[in-house]
Amino acid sequence: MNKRVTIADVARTAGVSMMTVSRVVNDSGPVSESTRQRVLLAVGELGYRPSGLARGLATRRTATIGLVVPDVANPFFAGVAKGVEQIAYAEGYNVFLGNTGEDPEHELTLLQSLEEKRVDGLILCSSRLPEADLRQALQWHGATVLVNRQLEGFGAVLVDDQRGAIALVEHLLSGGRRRIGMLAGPETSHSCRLRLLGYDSVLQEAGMQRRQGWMLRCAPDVAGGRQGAINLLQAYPELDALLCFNDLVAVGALQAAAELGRSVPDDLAITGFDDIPLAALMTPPLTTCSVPVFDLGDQAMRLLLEQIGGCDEGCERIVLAPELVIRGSAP
Amino acid sequence: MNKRVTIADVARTAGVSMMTVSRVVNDSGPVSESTRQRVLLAVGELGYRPSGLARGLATRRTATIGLVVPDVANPFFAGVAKGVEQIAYAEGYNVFLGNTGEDPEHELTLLQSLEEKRVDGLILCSSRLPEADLRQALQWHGATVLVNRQLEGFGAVLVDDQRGAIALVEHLLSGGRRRIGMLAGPETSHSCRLRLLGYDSVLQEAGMQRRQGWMLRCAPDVAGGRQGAINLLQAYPELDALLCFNDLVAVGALQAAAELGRSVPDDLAITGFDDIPLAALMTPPLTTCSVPVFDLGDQAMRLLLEQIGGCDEGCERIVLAPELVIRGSAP
DNA sequence: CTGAAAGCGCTTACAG
DNA sequence: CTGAAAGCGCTTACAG
Repeated sequence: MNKRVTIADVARTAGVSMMTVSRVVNDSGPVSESTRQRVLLAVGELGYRPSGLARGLATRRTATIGLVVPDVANPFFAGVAKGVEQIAYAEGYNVFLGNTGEDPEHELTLLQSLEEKRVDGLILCSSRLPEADLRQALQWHGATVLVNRQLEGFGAVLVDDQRGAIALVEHLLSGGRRRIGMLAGPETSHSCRLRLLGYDSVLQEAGMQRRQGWMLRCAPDVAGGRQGAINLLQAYPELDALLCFNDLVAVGALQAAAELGRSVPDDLAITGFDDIPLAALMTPPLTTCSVPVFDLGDQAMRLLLEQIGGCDEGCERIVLAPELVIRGSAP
Repeated sequence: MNKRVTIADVARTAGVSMMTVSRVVNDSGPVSESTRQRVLLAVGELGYRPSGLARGLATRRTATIGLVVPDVANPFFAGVAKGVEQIAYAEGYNVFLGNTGEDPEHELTLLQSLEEKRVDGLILCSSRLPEADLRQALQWHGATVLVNRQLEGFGAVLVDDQRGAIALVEHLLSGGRRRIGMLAGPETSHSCRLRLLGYDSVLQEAGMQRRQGWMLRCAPDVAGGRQGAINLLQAYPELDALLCFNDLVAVGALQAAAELGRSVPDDLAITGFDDIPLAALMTPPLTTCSVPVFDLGDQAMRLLLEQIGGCDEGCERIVLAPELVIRGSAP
């Protein structure tokens, strides 16, 4: 590989100063048309490509943001990533993707490495960090938008998880279900806490005791859901409905139900959360709560851009309302 | 936001030179234990975090790679991304994710911006660029690994697409299907070209003419597959099997079949490609070709690391064999 | 409209 | 074991 061509090379062959080259490349400051042409010619000839590193060092802006998610293989986060990337691209930003694999330590390390890369902003989805750790990690960063998690002082794009869970449970009750179990997600999940709250509140309001063992946690993916459902249903065969943490878990529960010979929805109702594309395609299709994933990413990126731009409104909280979607798994 | 602490600040408070701070931070070169402790203390006290920009400028290595895919929302690419990210993380690299949305221009711009960011390496998945453009874009970059596409002189991790398609079509023939249509992907897809080749070769060998209209292209996602299948099946109701470009398209075809009142597999067999998690969960479950997506990403990243490390073997081609997975949609 | 100087925050040789 | 100087490739004030 040849030596890289630098701004000095361009300046030399165009017979101008580096300053002038910089001016035409960035379109900053006035340059006479003839000079501009000469510089542009040299740029093309040499195949000059400015170094983002050097530029970033000088300007303190890198045109780079970080996006951290627990699991890209979950269509929910893939959707968010797609939304973020699209706006980022349109605005000239590159995005670092970090996948924590649900591991808080991994998350922490990622946050630190992104800060060392001097990202202009950070979008952190469904952080699994305890509040103290989260706060500390975020203080390294400048502009930050949280998704699916709130923390005082930080901009966030949220889904009203509690309301979603309430709608789901009320729907199950109105369908005559009385023994509703819950396959919850990780304890570290903020969304999960809120959904549990919703679940409990409806049961309490209906004057129904929540039986101790009816709530079980599992890994928030299909395999976790399947295993969780098997355990829960074997221990409590009397359950007539399963409120699942998300659609992936619900899909696993659907599998488990089939394996255990429980018929859905007659014998057992199952609900998910998120309404990932997969949800509508199951047999039976999943009753769930629809969350506009693409918008989540889109809005998060816009909010972040406002913050980066120095706008104070960048710290607002945007709450998207989830929408009950009734399908065959819990009609 | 306070002024950032720099290596000079650390040096000052520790009472040593910047050089010494650099030595302990990077664990390069000898430093006396007592000095090391003093520096470490200052680092902790000030919360010093070295600038990757400055370091990158000086060392010409950024510990950063680029990953470019057509669509992260496709579980296939999400799986690849997960594989890449995992190895990258373990090796101390951050990864830029670029989503082209199947748009070649977007892809080109992305490739250029990644080069400006001075990534140490690039993993390009299923490039939709014509060979000439691709070559030119890649010459900007150093280490490069292609996934799902080959180009002389470049390392690649591939799936034997042709063989996969052959296995699928032979399976359909052995199941008694004689009028096999194909829902192909974008013309820009290298994989698609190879799968088409496989499809044609089997038909030819079986002495069957491939009817002109039986091949139709569609967007490589669920919506595209649904629409494509509707168009194809309405024009050629005599088709008794549909070889789909990938699982997403096959899922769309499954929907279309239901809408058109065609029963799968009795009246119409449908096959996919990739074996994304979704495939096994459909009703009927999808017959498809299994591609180890996570391994694709994993291997690509390992190959890239070899190249970055200067190993000449980094240019080898790894070909993964797809595996026929027979399920209900084409038993 | 154009340029010379200093600086962004590190590391690479070179000395000692 | 430790440090002073120069350089990585840009841009930001300041002059002219």
